[in-house]
Amino acid sequence: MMAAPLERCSGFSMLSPPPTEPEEVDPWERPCTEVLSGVSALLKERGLSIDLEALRLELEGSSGGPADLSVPLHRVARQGGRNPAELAAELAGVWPARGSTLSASAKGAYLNFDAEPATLAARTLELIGTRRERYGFLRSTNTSVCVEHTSANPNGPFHIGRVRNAIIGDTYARILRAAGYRVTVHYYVDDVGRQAAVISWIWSNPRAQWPPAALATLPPGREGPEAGEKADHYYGRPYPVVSALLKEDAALAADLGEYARKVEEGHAPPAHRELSERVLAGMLASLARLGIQYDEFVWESRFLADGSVDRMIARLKQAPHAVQEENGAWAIDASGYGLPQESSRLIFTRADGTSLYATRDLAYHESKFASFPRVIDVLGADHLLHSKVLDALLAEVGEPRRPEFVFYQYIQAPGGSKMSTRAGTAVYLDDLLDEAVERAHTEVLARREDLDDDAVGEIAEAVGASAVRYSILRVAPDKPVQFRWEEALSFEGRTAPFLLYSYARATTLLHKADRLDPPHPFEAGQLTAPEERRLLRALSRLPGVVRYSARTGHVHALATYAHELADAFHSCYQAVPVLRAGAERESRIALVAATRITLGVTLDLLGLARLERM
RNA sequence: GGGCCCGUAGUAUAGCUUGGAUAUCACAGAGGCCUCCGGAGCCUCGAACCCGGGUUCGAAUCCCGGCGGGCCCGCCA
Repeated sequence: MMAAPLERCSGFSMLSPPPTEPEEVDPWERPCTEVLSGVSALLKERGLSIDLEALRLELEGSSGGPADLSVPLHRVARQGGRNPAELAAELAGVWPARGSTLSASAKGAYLNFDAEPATLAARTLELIGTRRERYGFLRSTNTSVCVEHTSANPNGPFHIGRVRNAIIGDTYARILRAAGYRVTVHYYVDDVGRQAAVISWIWSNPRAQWPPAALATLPPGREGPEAGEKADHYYGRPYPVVSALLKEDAALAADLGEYARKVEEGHAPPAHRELSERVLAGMLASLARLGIQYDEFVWESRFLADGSVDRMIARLKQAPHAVQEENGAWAIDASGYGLPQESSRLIFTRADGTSLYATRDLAYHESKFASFPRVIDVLGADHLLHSKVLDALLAEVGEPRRPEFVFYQYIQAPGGSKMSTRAGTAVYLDDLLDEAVERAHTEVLARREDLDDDAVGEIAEAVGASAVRYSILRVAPDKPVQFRWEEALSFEGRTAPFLLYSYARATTLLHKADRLDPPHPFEAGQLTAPEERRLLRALSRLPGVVRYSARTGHVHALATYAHELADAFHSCYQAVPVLRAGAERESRIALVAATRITLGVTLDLLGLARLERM
């Protein structure tokens, strides 16, 4: 259900690289161009034609196979009445050796191409040496994109079900930047409407008037948060109980409705915004531990204050399918938009004339389109219908553009049930982080007796936070997952600490060689061990993975890649001596230095820590 | 009831958008590696595409129908 973002990122541009930025960004760019033009020419000579775009995608995706690049010939051969295997053999036989950096071979119906080991090594290490911290970054697209993510209501602390949004969104923003976009990250702060009013409404009432059940959520005899207690936790305490009571108690609900109406009309007491900000600050502090930050906080009330919601309502009333209900509410008859029957009437003003979430969100999106050609929203699966409603409303007001959506499924509580504060099944981000950092602390102490407390604490924080982030990132967003403590807190295998360890290992090795800063002299022909070749191939793939990840929104592809890279490094490290090597020493140091850069960039893109030691 | 998403070894996961070679990786299990630059590591082995149809030379991948799980169907957000 991932809506494929439009394909506007820079592809290989194999046939005509953009003249503005001629520099090479991907070691596979030229080999792919060579195969693409060479194979299509050979086929043409034989009266056969191949879909170049399909072949391009085939080549980009073929890096995981047994050959560096491979072209399946089943279809072309059949269409030309040829035997695929014979055709493959024939083409491999005539593949121009002169000037080609690739050797061709036939395996069944596949025409395979392999880079000479020395060529691959030279190309990859030289490119990494040139690009340095920009390796993995693609050419600029000169396109601005707005990524909205998290946007959780400021009504209590994050549980890990909600934080999947922030982690995916933040990572996608990083990847899009690497893919050449100018990215602005928005957090839409919902300070209008009934849900948003609950917290400030209850806290604005004297405690003596609180419903007993709400009062019971507070620690007795305390007037405010204790030292060390975060505002989101303290002020969020009554929220679940109060929101439940509102569903049962009509008088309470009416009271809140009146309060919410004042908020919408701009007459909110100062405490309303103040409380929202305090709770939000608590939430953001937790996200900051995960390395998540925002360029802009867009408060929903802004669109009421500046009149854009009113203007939007006026436009909607003029829309082709606008209708007024008997009680005065206005709606769009959206029967033609393919929405489920029940929701085909989209209310955009209540009977009392106040706006709804969808209406305000529409105004927000129009403001985004005024500044950004591309708009991306990261949304939970529960917002799928809302995204369709938004699309329909945009169409109704004549807006031709649409946001792109990245959806993710919720994380379920350990038992498999829904993560719910009220049911007590929620796992809080802060608790998870604290637990992870504590575990990391123990691990560091067990390994490093030489470090002082500050260093140990710093490393533990980085390891713990990275572990949490990666445990969520590594799974495809559209998979529903069940939270498991053992997995989130695991430090070996497919985890962040494994990645951080690789980076630290490479770093200390280079320190010992006194060669931390590349480029290093190397002779590509010396890097021929199978493990070295595997590592080189892994290194060479980063730009392609960034491109794929940016194009599809599959941020977990980068997480998978990171593990493959680290894995290749560990194998190589184990198999091939570096410092003790003879003639190959400098070349191997260059390989390790390139690995350190590539791993470092990958860790940055995933929002994981780079540790020099751990 | 209707719509959407997910279903891959004991557990967890990649591959699905673009059909193609022996289906990825980890944990757990069995066995091995400290003469070696960091053992949070490395090497070896066993084990999987929910079921049934269809399209195709070829289906984990596309289509249809089941089954199981999740989400949604509000003048909430």
